[in-house]
Amino acid sequence: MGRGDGSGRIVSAVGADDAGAGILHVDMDAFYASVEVLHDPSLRGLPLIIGAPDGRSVVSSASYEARRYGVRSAMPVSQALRLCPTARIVPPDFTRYRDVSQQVMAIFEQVTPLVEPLSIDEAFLDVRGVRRLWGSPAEIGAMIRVRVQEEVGITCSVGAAATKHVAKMASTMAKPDGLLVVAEADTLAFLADKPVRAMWGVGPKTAETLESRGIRLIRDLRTTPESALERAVGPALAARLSDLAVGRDPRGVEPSRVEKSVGHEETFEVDVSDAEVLHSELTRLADRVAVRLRRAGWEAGTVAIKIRFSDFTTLSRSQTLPEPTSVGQRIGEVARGLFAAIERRDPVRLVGVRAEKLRDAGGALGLWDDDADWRRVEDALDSAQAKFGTGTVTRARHLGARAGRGAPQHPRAHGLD
DNA sequence: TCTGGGGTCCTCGGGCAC
DNA sequence: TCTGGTGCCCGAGGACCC
Repeated sequence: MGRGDGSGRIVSAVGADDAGAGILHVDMDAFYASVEVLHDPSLRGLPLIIGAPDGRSVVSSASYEARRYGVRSAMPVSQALRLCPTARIVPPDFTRYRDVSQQVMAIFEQVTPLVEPLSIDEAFLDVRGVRRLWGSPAEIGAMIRVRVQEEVGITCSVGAAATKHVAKMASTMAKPDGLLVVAEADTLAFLADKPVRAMWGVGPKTAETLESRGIRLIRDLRTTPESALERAVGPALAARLSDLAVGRDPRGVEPSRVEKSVGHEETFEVDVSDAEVLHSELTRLADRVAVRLRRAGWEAGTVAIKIRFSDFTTLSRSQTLPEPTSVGQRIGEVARGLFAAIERRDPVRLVGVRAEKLRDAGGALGLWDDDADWRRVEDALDSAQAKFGTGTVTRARHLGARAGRGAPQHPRAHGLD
């Protein structure tokens, strides 16, 4: 696989066999770090860590210069700094990342209407129908890399294959700034000697389970009896892995995907035991969720909360509502009720509120409701701060200040959500 | 060493209806 | 009326992705 430090770059020749490789996976290289360099060219060539400089934050992205020191995404920032003490810490600016993401996605949509964004920095493209317009998949992949570089100013890596799974693996191997084409006829050979943990959907736990049974390479999956695989990872995952191992992946590129839930969660800078502080935080998160629901024209059928205690054990509780709602007060009421029913009273590290089972409420509501909700967010912060001082309840303000925005503003003012 | 935030999907167990 | 089997829904938790 492509090595995390960027030293494993691959670029397939333009004339490479690309028969049947009609699905492209395009992935931006070290996206957040690249966008920060675009914004401030003096950062070019420096080891960069994108993440909040607080004690409890983790690395959101790192430049390849930082990755050479062993810095990786999701690593605590404190640990990353020990590995690379000279790294520059840059707080993330999601508004900026969204803007650049839109420019890149616009290029993809000029190439083919069949674009499935997978996250802010990657997408699948089905290019089988645009061959006459733009050429073979390898040519289209090469063209996209040039256009993204010239028109946006960052680099990306492209995998081209017959299925989404293989295209995704190919782009990962090609990184950074590479292109890897796997012709349909080469799929089985391509997969055979790759480790199971390189598969999309196999994380550390599943990999450990498989490896403990001697299943280390994808070819090992092909010779493992289905019943043994089922016992190890359950029937659904067993069936999927068996298919993927022989290059079968029926998933098509789906341009329109519907969100199934929206939520917010926040980790306190210091663990909190005070029930009133926790209640005001649940209220604030519920209001943020409600604002998003109404702006999208949705109602929630279920409200869920997530509580993480100081020892990192995590509980979730949820409740289906008699009537779907997008009202912050109602969501907050349910969230606080769910929290009250939890008996454990250890210090809390994180709280979260999520709206699930979304349904269309018949159009987004107007400015008045958003403003009323946001005023309630402000009021809750003010009253909590008056009561408890400038502790954890002011975290929203810290976040705003860290991102260079000062005190909290109306969501629309800085593109929040 | 000490673990973010926003999501999706799957499994498992309990309750309930038939 | 009671019991067991089956299927479905719901809630909780885990794994995974970026």
